[in-house]
Amino acid sequence: MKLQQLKYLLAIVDNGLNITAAAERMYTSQPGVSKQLKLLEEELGLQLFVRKGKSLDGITAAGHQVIDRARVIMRETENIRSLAADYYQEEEGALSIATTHTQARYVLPDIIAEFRKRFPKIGLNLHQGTSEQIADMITNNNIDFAIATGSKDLFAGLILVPSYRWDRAVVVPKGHELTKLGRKLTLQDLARYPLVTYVFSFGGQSSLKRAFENEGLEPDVVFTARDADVIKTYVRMGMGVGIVASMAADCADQKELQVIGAEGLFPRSTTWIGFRKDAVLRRYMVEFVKLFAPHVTTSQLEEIRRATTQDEIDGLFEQNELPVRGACVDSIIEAA
Amino acid sequence: MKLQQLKYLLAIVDNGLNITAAAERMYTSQPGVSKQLKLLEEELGLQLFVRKGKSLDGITAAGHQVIDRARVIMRETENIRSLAADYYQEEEGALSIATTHTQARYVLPDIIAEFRKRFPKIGLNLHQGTSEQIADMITNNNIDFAIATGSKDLFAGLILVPSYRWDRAVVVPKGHELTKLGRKLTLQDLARYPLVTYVFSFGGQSSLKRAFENEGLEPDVVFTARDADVIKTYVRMGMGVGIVASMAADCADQKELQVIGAEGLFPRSTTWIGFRKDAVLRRYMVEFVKLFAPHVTTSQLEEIRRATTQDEIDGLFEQNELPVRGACVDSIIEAA
DNA sequence: CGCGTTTACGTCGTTCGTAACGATA
DNA sequence: TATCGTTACGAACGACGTAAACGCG
Repeated sequence: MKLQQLKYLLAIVDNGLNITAAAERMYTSQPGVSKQLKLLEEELGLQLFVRKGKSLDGITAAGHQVIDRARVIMRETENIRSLAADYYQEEEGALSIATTHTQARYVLPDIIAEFRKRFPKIGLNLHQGTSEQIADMITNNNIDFAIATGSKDLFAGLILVPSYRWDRAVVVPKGHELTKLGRKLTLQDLARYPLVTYVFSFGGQSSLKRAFENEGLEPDVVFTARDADVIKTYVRMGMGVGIVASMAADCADQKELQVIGAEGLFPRSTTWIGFRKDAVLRRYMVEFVKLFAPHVTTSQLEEIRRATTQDEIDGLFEQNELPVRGACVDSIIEAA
Repeated sequence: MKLQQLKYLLAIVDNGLNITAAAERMYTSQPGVSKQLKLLEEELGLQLFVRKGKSLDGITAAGHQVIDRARVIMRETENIRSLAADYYQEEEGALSIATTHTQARYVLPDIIAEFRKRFPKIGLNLHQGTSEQIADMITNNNIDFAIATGSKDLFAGLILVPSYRWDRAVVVPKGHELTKLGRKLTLQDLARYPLVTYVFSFGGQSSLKRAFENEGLEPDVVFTARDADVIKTYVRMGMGVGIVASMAADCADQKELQVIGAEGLFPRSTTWIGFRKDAVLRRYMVEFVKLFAPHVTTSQLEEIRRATTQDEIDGLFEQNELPVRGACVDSIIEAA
């Protein structure tokens, strides 16, 4: 058994059981990959793939087990290389982050700008997706960090560092009736208008629906989208009242939109940054965590890494110690 | 990075940083090992060992980290080989067990006899040691199962399957005063005699001392040994009253010794069989667990493997469902 | 006939073992 | 001088790439 054979095996799996594609991805010849797979199967004495003629048509039960183990092995070799690199190439490397649109568009820009200033030679890869896709990416691809909100159960096996909390904000076209209430917004107010908000697959988002239900209200959601930019576009078109994460309520929107704070109407959400428990964090990665969650101290991070359960980690942070990110303050219409 | 380089690296570590010894253990030439180590260090760009002249004199901080990762990798390659072997060589393989003297001498013989009957081609390796040594063996050497009593904290990272419970038995020379009590034995009775028992490092053994203390008694322990055979030998010599695990009270001892049951005097101990959470269990290994802990069903074993915490596993077994192993019944002097 | 895999074969790099050398106590 | 590690070198092996054949849709 050779590391390369395992690497090729995973490449084949990750390229839809297409050996040719796998070979290209590995920058090598197709017969080479084919042969190594054959050698591996011969050495182990079992078929890893189901053949259909000459093509690979599926993965055998044994194959799945071997593949899982091979992934662990390749991850550990990566870890060894990482920690080696950390000893002599402090400033070089790459950082791959998987996250949702809201983070990528509204939260990360400032943080990444600062990060680039400190580590100009580190390559950055930003991957976007739903919570499910993010969970998939961090287990199968080489992603260093996942950043998401709620849905902790999707990310078992990761260490999740609670980073900040946020409320929803209500976005309306300039001069909308709701801006003239003269009192604090209520759910009843919102229920009277057609609503535009996130699709529910998004993390703790069903908590929005539940908030209405708790008051016996049936919200009239006319449109859902995955990201706040789309939502705001439709709000501008007068399609309805938008409910977005408050970070997405940008000062730049002020020309056409107005933002009404919605603190207290919906439960506060907590966004965390997560990484694999068995991953080696290079120094610049630790720095990134600290940029994203500045309230975390070095000693806390060490405690976190020693922790065995997620509850233990959450226990390290008083909920109300976490910073709260708000909307662009200029644009908020406060309660009377 | 090659698997062989990592294998050699571990061999060097496991042979006291002696490359020559490592090479012999690997059935290869010494220069080969030396060279592969050098290549590995060059590729990683760091020193894994502290040199003193040409000799290896210690492990660097980076080295420790690499070694830990390398162990994971080698374990996973073993796992792949194991599960491959399980698919085509059901009947061949080896089983390594690390356990204490009591298990090896009094409990395992019957089980191993039965196991050999079913799997005559499986090689058996029985390793003996203290709890600490067993914990060490199962993390560093290639041990499949640990069998021990109490001391669960030493074995974090293992899955421990509670297997049976047992009480202590009191062993005295034939005709000893204690055999003529005509009533149930008490701790007060025992405290009046010099005692011979296990050294306290042995698992939950300090519970013995505590049992006396709870009644305000100071036991007069004149002699401690690691195994019951030694203890019984000294009891035969008249050195004192022996307290041993009831399994160790053998019918064969009846010529010179008498056994007095001591149920209720000391807390019951639970013996478990443990294996690495990340290990692949070959079919014969699963059968071994079932022989050792017959109350465990196949579906329970699957649940156990899915469990994430030891408490979860313990919850699967009602304490009083576990079988209790007793002394040789013929030899027990019951209470009047 | 195109797509994808396997077979065949020549080349090149790597590993391994032997032998000689170097350093250390 | 015995022990342990490194260097040197030739032989064997293994991986890789090109070219060609095969099987399938």
